[in-house]
Amino acid sequence: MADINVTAKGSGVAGATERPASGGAAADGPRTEPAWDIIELLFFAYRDFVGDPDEVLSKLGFGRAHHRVLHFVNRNPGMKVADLLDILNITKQSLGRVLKQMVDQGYVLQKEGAQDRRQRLLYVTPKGEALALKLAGMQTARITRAIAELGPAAHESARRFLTAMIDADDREAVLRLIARADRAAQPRS
Amino acid sequence: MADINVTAKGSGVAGATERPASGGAAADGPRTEPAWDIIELLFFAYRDFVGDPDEVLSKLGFGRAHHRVLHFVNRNPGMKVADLLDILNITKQSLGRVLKQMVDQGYVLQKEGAQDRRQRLLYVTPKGEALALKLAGMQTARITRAIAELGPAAHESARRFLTAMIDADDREAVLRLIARADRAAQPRS
DNA sequence: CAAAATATGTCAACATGGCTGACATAAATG
DNA sequence: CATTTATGTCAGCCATGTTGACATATTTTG
Repeated sequence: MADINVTAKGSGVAGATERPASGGAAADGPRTEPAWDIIELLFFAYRDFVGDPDEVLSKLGFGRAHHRVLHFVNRNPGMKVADLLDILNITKQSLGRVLKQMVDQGYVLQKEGAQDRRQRLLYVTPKGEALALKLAGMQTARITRAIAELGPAAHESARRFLTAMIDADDREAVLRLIARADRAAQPRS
Repeated sequence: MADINVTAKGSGVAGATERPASGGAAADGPRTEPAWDIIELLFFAYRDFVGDPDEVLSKLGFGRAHHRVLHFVNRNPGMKVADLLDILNITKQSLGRVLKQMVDQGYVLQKEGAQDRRQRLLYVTPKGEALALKLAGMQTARITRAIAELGPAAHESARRFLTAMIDADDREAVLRLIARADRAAQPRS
């Protein structure tokens, strides 16, 4: 995707690759030297990570927003609209637009809650599940390839790194979400 | 950021957490079982990773697009507009809008190329550098905190994982970009 | 040199997916 | 019964992506 080939006029002076923390006092500015490598790698890795699904989705007239909805509904069948809003962190109006399209086109369906009939519990249809799995498959292929290159320990270390990058407050909830979804989803065959 | 607390009606049946690769034949569908954990952790980690800068930027009337421009110009002073377009992978019209604002507001400046006078080489102003470093500082704080939790080896393993997640074609170019920028940028004090 | 290619900018129109504010409805809850 | 809750919806705004067409200056090439 695109040739990256910058011709910046580097002051060829080189040398100071190791610049271990500035000598400044304690204030609110940046304390340590920026972790440019991780910052940029994360940018490019994420760009490619979502790039594969994006292509497929755009052929269906969908965008990344649809992907997120489909993903989480597939992973958490029967979830409430409010739950989805919390996860995606968008307004109900934004969600509504996207959700309506996916319902209309038969990827997602809504069932009235049994206990609380105000709720519209969300489920993917078989068609929706197929798409969700296709997209997840593309991302998994990338992940699997990466881990294969690095050795099996890479999975665990990636998992831990990514977890540690999440806001401490949310971390627990995210892990619970993942664990619960693992249990709940796909009562297959 | 938001309470995540899904009340999906999991078929409490649990058990099959280890579902090692589907038994299907060889087709074009998803081969291995989706790596749900990494997929979702990456989603949440990236969300928080860009969240801190987003807050600061929005107070300045800027968005994520401005951040990307500022970041790469700061890291690659003197880069050509075309280079930036290649990295960001957007159209010149999209870039133009954002770039114009940053130039007008004194974060970025453009100089005519010395050899090729058609080029408008991009530089951050001191004001631009300050903002770039502030944003990078926030992201670095998160990264540093994460790595501190995991031990020093985490930096290298994160770097390798993220690199492996990048499209193989681009990987070399990205690494070169990072390495060159490390050399070129900030001829400080 | 004249013609073509290149680097950049710009105008206009459009799509997506965020946002706010206001309001509607149905159901649960005190 | 009054209130709160869960959800939906209308209307409009903003940011940031897109395409297509075209302009301008400069370099490169036949």
